[in-house]
Amino acid sequence: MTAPLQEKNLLETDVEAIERVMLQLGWATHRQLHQELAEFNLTVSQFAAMRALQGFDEGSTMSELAEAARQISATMTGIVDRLVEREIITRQRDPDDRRALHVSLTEKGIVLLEKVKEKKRVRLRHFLKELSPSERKTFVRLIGKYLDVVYG
Amino acid sequence: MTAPLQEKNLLETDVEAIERVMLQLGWATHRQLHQELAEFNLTVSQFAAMRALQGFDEGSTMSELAEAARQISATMTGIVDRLVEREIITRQRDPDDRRALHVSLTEKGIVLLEKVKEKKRVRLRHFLKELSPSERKTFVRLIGKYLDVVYG
DNA sequence: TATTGTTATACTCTATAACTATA
DNA sequence: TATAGTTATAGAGTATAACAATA
Repeated sequence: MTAPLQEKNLLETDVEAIERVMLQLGWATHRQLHQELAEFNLTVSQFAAMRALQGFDEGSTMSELAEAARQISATMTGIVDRLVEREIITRQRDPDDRRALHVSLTEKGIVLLEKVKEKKRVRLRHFLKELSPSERKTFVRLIGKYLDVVYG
Repeated sequence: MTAPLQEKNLLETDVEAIERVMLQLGWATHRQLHQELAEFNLTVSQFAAMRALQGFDEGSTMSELAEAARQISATMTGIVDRLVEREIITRQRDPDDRRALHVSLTEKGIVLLEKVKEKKRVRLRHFLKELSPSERKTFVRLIGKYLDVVYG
C-alpha cells in the first residue's frame, strides 16, 4: 500500500481531463479538416495518403503506402484510383518486379499539398502567438510523447 | 522592422513542427479510434454523436445534436437511425412542438459509452505515468488553448 | 412564411473475401 | 506456393437539394 489514496484520485482526475480534451481534439480536428479539404476537392483519407507519400523520398509501393497511411491495400486501391484520375499521383509498374506498383506525387500533387498545408499554417501561427517559446517546445514534446506512448 | 529575422525563422520552425505533429496526431487518433470502435460495432461518427448527447443533461433535439457533433441534420438523421435501431438512443416527438424530436441515450447506450471510454483510459494511464503532475496540467492547458484558438 | 427534420441522390470510405498476375 | 495488388460486395458517412409537417 505505497500509493496514497489522494495521489491515485489525482491521477484519475487527470485521466478524465485528458480523455475529454483528446476526444474533443480528435473529432474537432477531423471535422475541421474534412471541411477545409472540401474546398480543394480532397477527402481526409486522400490527404493522409498524399502526406504519407510525401514521407517517401522516392515514392513507394502500394503496400508501403497503405501501411504508412494506416489503411489496408484494398482500401488504398480506391483512394489511389481517384488521385491518379485527377493526376495528383502516378502509379506505374515496377519493371524489376512486375507484381509491384510504384506510386508517387506528381508536380501538380506536390503543389496542391503545399497549398493545403499553407492554409492550415495560418491558424497555427495564431495559436503559436499565444504561447511563449518554451511553451511551444513543451507542446511539441508532449504531443510527441503522447503519440509514442498511445500509438507508438 | 521591429521583428528580427531570427525570431521570425524560429516561429516558422515551430509552425512546421506543430503542423507535422498535429496532422499526425489527427490521423492516428482517427484511425486508431475507428479500429477500436469496430470491436463495439460502432463508427467514429456514432461515437461522436453519443458523446455529444452525453453533454446534454436532458437529451437534445436533432438540430442541437447535429450542431454539437459538427454534422448537418441530414447526416445526423442517418447516424441516429442506426443508433435507434440498436436501442442505444431514443428519438421521440416533442409534444409541445410537434416538428421537433427529443433524442437521448438509453441505459444501454450509457453503459456502452462508459465501456468504450474505460477501454481508452487504459492507454491514457500509461501516457500519464510518463509525465510529472505539472506536465499533466500543462498538457491539458495547452491542448485546451489549441482547441480555443484553432477551433473556437 | 419560417422552422424542424427527413428523403432522394451521388460519391467516398471501409473491411472482407475472392481473384489475377507475377515471383 | 507465396506475394503484390485489384475487384466484388455490402454497409456507413457525407453534402446537396427537394420535400413534408408543424409553427
